[in-house]
Order: sequence, then C-alpha cells, then structure tokens
Amino acid sequence: MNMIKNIAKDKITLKDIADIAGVTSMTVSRVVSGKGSVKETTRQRILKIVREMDYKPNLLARSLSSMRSMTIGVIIPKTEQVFLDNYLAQILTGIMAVVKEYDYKLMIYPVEDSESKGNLYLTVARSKLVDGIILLKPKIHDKNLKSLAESGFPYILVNHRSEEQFYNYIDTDMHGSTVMVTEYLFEKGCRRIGFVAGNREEQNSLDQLAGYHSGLKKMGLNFEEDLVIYAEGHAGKAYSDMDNWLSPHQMPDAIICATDYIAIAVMDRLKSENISVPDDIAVVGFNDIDLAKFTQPKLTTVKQPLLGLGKTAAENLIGLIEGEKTSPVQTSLDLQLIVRESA
Amino acid sequence: MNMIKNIAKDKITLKDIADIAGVTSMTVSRVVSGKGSVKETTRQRILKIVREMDYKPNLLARSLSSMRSMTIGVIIPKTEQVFLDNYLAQILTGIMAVVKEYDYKLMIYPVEDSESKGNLYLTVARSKLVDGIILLKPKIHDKNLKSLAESGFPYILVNHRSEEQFYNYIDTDMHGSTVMVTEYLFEKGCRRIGFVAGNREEQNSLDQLAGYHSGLKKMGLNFEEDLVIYAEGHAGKAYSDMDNWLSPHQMPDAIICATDYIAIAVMDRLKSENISVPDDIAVVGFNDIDLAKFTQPKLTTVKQPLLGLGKTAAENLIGLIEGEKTSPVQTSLDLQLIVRESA
DNA sequence: CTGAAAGCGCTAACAG
DNA sequence: CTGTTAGCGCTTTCAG
Repeated sequence: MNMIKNIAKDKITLKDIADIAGVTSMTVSRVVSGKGSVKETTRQRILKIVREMDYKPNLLARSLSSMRSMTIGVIIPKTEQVFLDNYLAQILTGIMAVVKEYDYKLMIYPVEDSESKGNLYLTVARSKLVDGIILLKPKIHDKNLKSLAESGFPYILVNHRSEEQFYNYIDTDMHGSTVMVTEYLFEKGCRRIGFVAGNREEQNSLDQLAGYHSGLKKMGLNFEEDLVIYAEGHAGKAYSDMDNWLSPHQMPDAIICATDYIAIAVMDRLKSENISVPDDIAVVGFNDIDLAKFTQPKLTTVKQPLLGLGKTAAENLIGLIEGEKTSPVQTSLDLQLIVRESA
Repeated sequence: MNMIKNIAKDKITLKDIADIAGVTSMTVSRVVSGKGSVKETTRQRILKIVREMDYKPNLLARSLSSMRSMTIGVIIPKTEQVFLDNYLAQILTGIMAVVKEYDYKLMIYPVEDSESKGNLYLTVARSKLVDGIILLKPKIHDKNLKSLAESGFPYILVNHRSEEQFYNYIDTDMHGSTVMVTEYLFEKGCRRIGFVAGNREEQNSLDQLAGYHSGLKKMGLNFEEDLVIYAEGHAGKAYSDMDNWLSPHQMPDAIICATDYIAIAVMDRLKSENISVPDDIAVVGFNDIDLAKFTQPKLTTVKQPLLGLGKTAAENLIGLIEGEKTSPVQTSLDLQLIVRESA
C-alpha cells in the first residue's frame, strides 16, 4: 500500500511532486504545463506521480507568474432581463463554444445600467483576472468605452457599430435588414407600415429605426410619427401603447417590431382586439428566437446570426489577445428574413 | 501640471503608490483593501494618489496571497441548449443577483455531457480560481459528485435531490407538485391523463415521473404505459412521438408536460391536428417561462421559483464558503400552479 | 497605527 | 534536457 495516498490532496504543489520525483519543480512545471521539453522517461515518471497524488495546478499562481489568465470576461448589460433574454443567451452560447475550443475560461460581469463607479472596464482589465473582454450591447453614451479603447487592453464590442474608426466591434447589419423588411412588406401591398422601436440607448436599435426611415423613403412612403411606438424594447409597453392605434383609421397595415418578444406581445394585443394577423395586419419580428415558430400564426422574423456573433466576437478577441489580429477589428454580419405566417 | 499622470497606468502597483506617499506598500494595502486601520490623514493622502494614478488592484496577486478568490463557479450542463434554455438562464440570473450583492465574481464552466477527463469538479476546486461551485442539474449517474462532496470543497447541487445524507442541494418539490397537477386535472374531470417526460438522467425529471405515478394512484387511476411519452426533454421528439396518440381512442384527455417548451410543441401538434385545447385536451406545462402567457391558449403551468433557486443556492454556497453554514445544506422550495387557459 | 519579513505557487530567463 | 535565480503583486504575521 502506498502511504502517499493518505496525504491531504488539496495542497499538493509542484514542489511536492518534484521532491518525490527527485527533480526540481521546474521540471515538473514543464511536464504539467506542457511547455518545454523533458526526457521521456522522467516525464512519464512525473506524470505517474502527478496522477497518484492527484495533483491539480494552482491556476492563480500560474496566471500571476505568466501574466496570462487564459480567461475572457463578458460584460453583460443588466437591464431587467439579462439572461432571461434569449438574445444574450444565444450570443453567450456562441462565445462559450469558442472559449472552450481555445481552452480559455469565462468570467461574467453583469453591469447595472446606473453603474458608473470608477470605470468598471478598466478595473476589470487591470485586475488581471481576464486577458480580454467582450462587451455585449453597450449603451451608446457610455463614457467609459473610450478610455477602454485607449488603454490598449483587448476588447470587442458586440452589436455596437460605431462611426469612430478605432473601436473594435462585431455587428449585424440592422440598417440594411430593416430596409429589406420594409421593402418586403411594401411588395406585399402594405402602405401604412408601423414600427415598434427598441431601446434607443443601443446603437443597434437606432440603426433599425434609421433603416425603417430609409426603407420608407426608398419605397416612396412618407414617414408618419403616429406609426411609431417608442417601446424602448419593452414588450409590455408595446402592448399598452398600441392603444393609440386602436381606432380604425389609425391602424397600420403592417408592424415591424424591434424584437420577437415585442412582436409576440403585439400579436397578442391584436388577437385580443380581434384583428387578424396577417390578413388585417402583417407583423414582422427580429431575432428569430426559439419560440417564433410556435406562435399562432408563426412569426415572420429577421434571423440574427447570434451564435455566429458570439463566436466571431470570441475568435476575434482571442486573436487580439494572442497578437494574431490588430485593432481595429470591424465586422458586420448579414441577417436573413425568415418568412413564416405572420407576414 | 503633474508629471505623474504621464506614467503608463497599467502596471502601477501598491509599491508605486507607497513610494509616492512616503509609506510602505503595507499601509497602502490596508487602505485599498479596507482591512486594518490607517491614520485618517494618511488614508486620505493615499486615496488621493490612488485616484490620480488610477491604480487598480491586481486581483490575481490578491487572491494568491489571501487564498480567497471572491468568485464562485457555476457548472452548466452543456446539452444542446445551455443558455438557450430559459430555465438555466433564470437560475443564473438569481445567482448573479446574490453574487453581486456579496461582491463576489462569477465564473462559468460549461460541461459537455461526455466529458469525464479527470474530474472537472476537483480540477476547478483546486485551481483556486473559485471559492466554491454551484452545479446546475447534474446527471444522476455522475460519478464525480461523490469525490467532490468528500473533498470538503464548498459546493451546492441545484435541482438534484439526493437520498444520500451528505450532499448539499437546493431543490424544488417536483414530486409533490406533479401530484398536485394530476389532482387538479382529475378534479377538472380528466380520467386519461398523459405525461410527456423530461430527461431521465436528471433527478428532477425522475421525481416528476414518480409524482405522476403517485398522483394517478392517489386519484384511483391506473397507470398506462401508452399514456407516457419519453421525450427526454426534447420538444421535437414530443411533437413527433404524439403520432402514437393520434387515433381517437388512444388520445388522453389531459397532458402533463415536463417543460413549457414541450407543452408548446404539444399544443402546436394538437392545433395542427385540429384538436382543441383545453376543450378536447387539457395541457399543463412546467416552469412558467416568459412566453407561457403569450401562447394561444395561454399556458397553464407550474411555476418554478427559479430565481429563488438561484438565489438560495448562491446564498447557501457563500454561507458555506464563509463558514456561516455547515454541510449538509438541504432545502426544497415549493412550486405553484399557475392556472391560465390551457387547462 | 505602521513597518519588516516571508511567502502564496508558479514560471521567465538564463545557465550549464 | 535540467537547474538556478528571481520575481509576479499582494497579504499574513509579527514587531514595534
């Protein structure tokens, strides 16, 4: 029997293994970390002891010494929804896939909207806990973005196209796709196309709104303020603000919704008013969430390549971290209209 | 003008601050970490320099030295869905709320089902990157749970009730609530109550199934194998396996679904077969996801206190970490039937 | 209230 | 291929 097995296993260090193996901790380090070469026989001997002792490296020490944490941070805007929002969930899933592939780890930083205490981004950056950060849907007026960009710390903005030349971002073409939707509805015969807007503190939503304007213009339609509901992304607000539309001559004949959640609420309201979708009014959503195909009628929507967004963001960030890419990284992914039953 | 401001700000250490302030790094440490007392005047002087220099502590070094990372890890089963599943999303949201409140940080570890390479749990535990871990819905046959429990490292199992006396877990009473649902349907006049089961590798789903059995028995109904679909949690499988029910005399008059996603798929199938819910068949889901109130008809479902689950798990874990609680922690939260239109 | 000394466990860099 | 030296930046502990 082996006495060694009775030692407390939760504080075994490289040195302990080294002493048993009769080498220096440096040699064990090379074996365990896989960096540097070691004679095959001693390598095997060390590996055996590592297994017997059930040694697990202290990653904290490793990171402090190597100046690399091998983890990336994700900053999530914590409005009401956070994870409840499938939108973020999908992007995160994409990020996770890449993170795993490259053997990185993942740290989550939820951020209150109000939060402004001393530039969280730089605090995170300098904490050395992460090698780079991905910011999901930052607010357009976020003052701290600039100092982050200037700091040289690796970061990627997701869904935050910027006119500024120096920001790193991955985005989807919200403007173009909203024009496309307007065009689609026009060709279906719609002439009073309404719009329920998202959160105007997000670049994304502004682009959508601008796309709606462009689309109308392109089709030769006039913009009417009454046809827009500024729901700021809240399904509940969309539902109740539809009051204004509920006199027959005010009604649009098509409604573009900033998100699928909003579209669902809108359809629910229409149903309760006995207005038929798509016969009386066509409804289009954005995102193609899981449940879009289960609504009655099934929701016509614009599919965001959310998984791809997450993956691209993570891949580019890791590229930046490992010096294989250089700033600025600026990418825009295409969207796709999924025609189902609601329009 | 202050020359100091031009120094590279991303590698300022306690020592730098100390030198400028004319004290030892130890004094600065006390000020920055808030532990230990410092004369008020020097405290203010140091704080001023900290601000001017924009010093941010290196948390890696702090953790290595103090043996506390102030972060908790969450192990997420990465089946197909991960974050896409609102279920996990809500629990995570609850965890995040508490984590923020207690000034902890959050690390995410997605786990492949197949994954068994050298007990991830212990590897994470010994990495010192986290002070404790929460395991979401571990599989019942997971061999590694036992060694984790024996290691003494703080952990909490979420939704994994166990007969074993020594496991720490937070769970919801799936058995009892499924009995309650069966009873509810019986009282509505249903006598052929069907059941679409979840993933039988999760204790949770097994409890549901057992609750279904108990419920039938309690109501004096016989269990019929034909009334159960083993969809293993997949909405798509539920949809297609309903084939078996689609001859009139095979049809149940009520269907209990393991999750709302399944319930939605089931209702969709019934709709496509021109079977009316709830007039012909009553449908009940589990979880009360966001969209349950938007389905047509609105879904009657069992509300899981998912946010509460997450919060309770995190609070208890932190209690364990900080020595305010002792193992085993075993809690079961109550569920609530939300009656809407589908049953 | 402040300082000195001694690490936390690992790795970079340089020898040999 | 292996060892030595010297930290990474912070905190613990013990003095004073």
